[in-house]
Amino acid sequence: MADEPKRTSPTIADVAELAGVSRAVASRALAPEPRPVGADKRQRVLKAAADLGFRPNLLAQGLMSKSVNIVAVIVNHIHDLSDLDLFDLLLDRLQSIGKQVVLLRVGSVDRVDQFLSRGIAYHVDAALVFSDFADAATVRNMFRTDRIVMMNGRHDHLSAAVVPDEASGIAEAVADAALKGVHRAALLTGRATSEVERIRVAAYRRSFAAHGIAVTSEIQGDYSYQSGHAAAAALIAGEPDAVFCTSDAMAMGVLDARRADFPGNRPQRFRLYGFDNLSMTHFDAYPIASIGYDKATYVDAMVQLIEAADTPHGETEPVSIPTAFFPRATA
Amino acid sequence: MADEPKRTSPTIADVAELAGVSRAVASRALAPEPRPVGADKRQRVLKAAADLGFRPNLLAQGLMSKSVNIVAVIVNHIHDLSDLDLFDLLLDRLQSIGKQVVLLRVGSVDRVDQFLSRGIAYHVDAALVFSDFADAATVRNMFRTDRIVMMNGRHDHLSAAVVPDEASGIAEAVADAALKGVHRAALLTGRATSEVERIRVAAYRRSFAAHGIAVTSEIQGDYSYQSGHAAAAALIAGEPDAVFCTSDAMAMGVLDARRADFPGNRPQRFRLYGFDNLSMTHFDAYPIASIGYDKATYVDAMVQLIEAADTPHGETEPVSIPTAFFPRATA
DNA sequence: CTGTTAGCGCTTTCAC
DNA sequence: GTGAAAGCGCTAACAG
Repeated sequence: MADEPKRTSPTIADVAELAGVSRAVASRALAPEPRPVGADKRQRVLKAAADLGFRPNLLAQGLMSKSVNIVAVIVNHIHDLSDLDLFDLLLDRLQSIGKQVVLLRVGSVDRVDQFLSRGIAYHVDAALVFSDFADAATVRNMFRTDRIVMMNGRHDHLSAAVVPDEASGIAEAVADAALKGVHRAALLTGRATSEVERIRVAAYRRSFAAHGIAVTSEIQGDYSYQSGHAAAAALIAGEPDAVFCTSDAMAMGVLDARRADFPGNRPQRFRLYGFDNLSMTHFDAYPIASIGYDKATYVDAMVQLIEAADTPHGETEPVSIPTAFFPRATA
Repeated sequence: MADEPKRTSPTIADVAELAGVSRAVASRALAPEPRPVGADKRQRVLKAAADLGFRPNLLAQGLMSKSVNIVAVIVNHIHDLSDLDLFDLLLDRLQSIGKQVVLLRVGSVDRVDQFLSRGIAYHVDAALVFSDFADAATVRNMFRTDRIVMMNGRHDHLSAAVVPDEASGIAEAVADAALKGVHRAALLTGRATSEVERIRVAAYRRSFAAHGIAVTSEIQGDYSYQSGHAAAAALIAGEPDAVFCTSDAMAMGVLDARRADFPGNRPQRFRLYGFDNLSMTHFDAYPIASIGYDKATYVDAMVQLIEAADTPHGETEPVSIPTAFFPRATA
């Protein structure tokens, strides 16, 4: 692997010259889809390109086609445990369809515009929005593309969206609890600012009501282990038969704070239900019954929406991903 | 937030026309650094740009400047627990210096070239290499830029590099063990293919030798919880006084597999030392003594290298990040 | 099928 | 300080 001095890369003009054809022919021969070129010249061009180590300049290409091969993935942050299971998979899938990924960490809408103006992210082919910082209309104005896929629950009729059908999994979990004789439940929630969380909490309340389960207390955390740990005492103060948490990380915190109540990981004073179905619930220390969906299904839905040809406005129905209850020792 | 039909964006020519100046003047007025423009015209241009909602086309800009505001971050994958603590911070820092990040998930060198050719990643200003898929020379050939920062240990004299000085933290940990009377140790390692891991393991061996600690067994895992869990029995077969793992996740697996040996999280049959200083070692269930470095220091070093003006070849000394031992209950 | 010409949107000489 | 013109590397249009 010799380290040659990095000269300016050969252009298509160099290739054309070496092959003894015009730039247009070279361009056509090098195009991904077949274009009318004489077989002999095509070979000469291909060889010349290979010999020169020609790399098309995608900035120039993009200038014409108005499309770079990039999708933006917009997140609040990537430090939740549940993110690990998701983004690695997403990255893999996007790359496998030939897209490169610009990861944008966007907490608030302030300055985002200015930030985007300074980068090619503005020119992405599509944007996947996980961050709850903005609604679909705002996001559309931030990018040149209209191909927006919303995962934050703030979609509208113009934007594609993928939304886990959390209600079904939550119903299953609560039904499991009811079946086991749970009459009183405490609920630990996440940030109220998130639309997804709002819907999630509403689903719990509905399911509790459906089974005649009384809510002894509802406390707000922030999805983190620490917030679960801190809320544990208050949660069980009302002596619930079960504690439901809207994230596994919070459930882990609750479990640790009340380990004495789970001798041998069997619930004694109350049952514990998490959410996310983290891979860590397979760790011996945290056998937390959880609710989750198949990550591959979730990711595939997004990828499919990105690949889909532009759909006429109006026919964008949110794609729903089924969730299920995963029983484990704490339940 | 009205959803106007997305027309073709205004160009600098539109701005110039509206301001009643030439394109050249408009360009200069809009440049980030001050350029010679009459104060009055500058104001007119700025106003026109604002009125039109002008966004410079960064593809065109990049075509000229041969530089887009992007850095590539190349990883093997992002599903190790230790990745969470790192990449969120890295993303934040890079964005705060105005860079956008394209995240490349690259396991092997096969097809990478072809993949890069189809994306503007080839044109990045800098590349941060965490993945151990390639050495510095190979990476330099993959991108147009020479500004490569290697974190995978496979750097050479031409590439910048940031390397944790793991030996010092490892020495501290082993010294701690020796002080506590450890004479026999088992070692659980990661993939042998990684240069970083090779050096890490060598450091453990040296420290063991320095303290006269015998190695009862050395087993290879893959950094994962599962591999630690699986290796636990074999690790303690030789009745070591301590088990050292080159990742906290593996140590967590060992701990879970042998929880009976840690009543109340106090080591009984053997002490347990991890590596990475994961934030999860603050969870009650996994109070694992660990070795780690300050992530902010680590990330800042990379960012600084990216921002630094091109340094003449030859004076690229790897930046060393100090590591330290973090005692916890399992030790 | 092939070559010529004309741009994509921007910056940059280089005269004035 | 300002504008005309050239050109970054590529592809599309249009004659041949």
